[in-house]
Amino acid sequence: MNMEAEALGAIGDHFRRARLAARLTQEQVANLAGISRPRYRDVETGSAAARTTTLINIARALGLEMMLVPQAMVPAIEALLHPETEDDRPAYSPQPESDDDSRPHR
Amino acid sequence: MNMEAEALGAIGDHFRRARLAARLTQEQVANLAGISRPRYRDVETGSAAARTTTLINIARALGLEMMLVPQAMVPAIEALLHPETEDDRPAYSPQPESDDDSRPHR
DNA sequence: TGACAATGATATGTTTAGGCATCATGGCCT
DNA sequence: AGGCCATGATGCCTAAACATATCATTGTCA
Repeated sequence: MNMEAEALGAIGDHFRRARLAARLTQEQVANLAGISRPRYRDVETGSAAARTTTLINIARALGLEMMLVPQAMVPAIEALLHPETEDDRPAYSPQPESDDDSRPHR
Repeated sequence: MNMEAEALGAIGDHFRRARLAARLTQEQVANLAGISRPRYRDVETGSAAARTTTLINIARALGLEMMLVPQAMVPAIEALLHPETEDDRPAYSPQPESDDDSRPHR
């Protein structure tokens, strides 16, 4: 349950870097995303888990897009995003995730 | 404000396809993601906007990963994901998004 | 035919994202 | 010094994401 906080913090950091790179204030991004400044601040500091629609709106305000991709494709996409850097986790990147569970699988 | 509903529906469809491909029931995915079945159903049908943490948990339960990527990179990533299919929107894919606004940009 | 599994759907209650208003702090001006 | 701007951080309130329980529908299989 605490690994979720890490994910939120990573996303917040990502947003913050994108915002500063775009030279926007928290208030401007909040307005673009249709939320209040205090709320956007909570998202950026990782102290709140925004709704999916809000996440998408913030991302787009910052020139980003939210995507769902197969875990196996993540490394290839990472390589595409930052060409010659070797290891550079995108923050909210996946844990190995030991996915064992009850699967009757029919 | 209604374009958000489309995005949610697209995400829900994406989840549903991934779930069926993995031969999992709604209840199994819900358990893996740590939410109730009725809630997962709402997400899958696009009638509810899950929180960011929940979105990540569901995605991982289905072998997917949530990523935030520059909008300019989306086409390249799409091409990477489905090699020779030509048009196949990932559902929540971006609107052209006329991003004009007040930017004092100092 | 009945039993079971999966999904759709509804109702009630709790938790939290979200808005709005407000104040404090720190930096940068002229 | 004072004033402005961006950010951090409260408080109270509403809306919506959650849980839990329950019932109906559909399909499959013995």
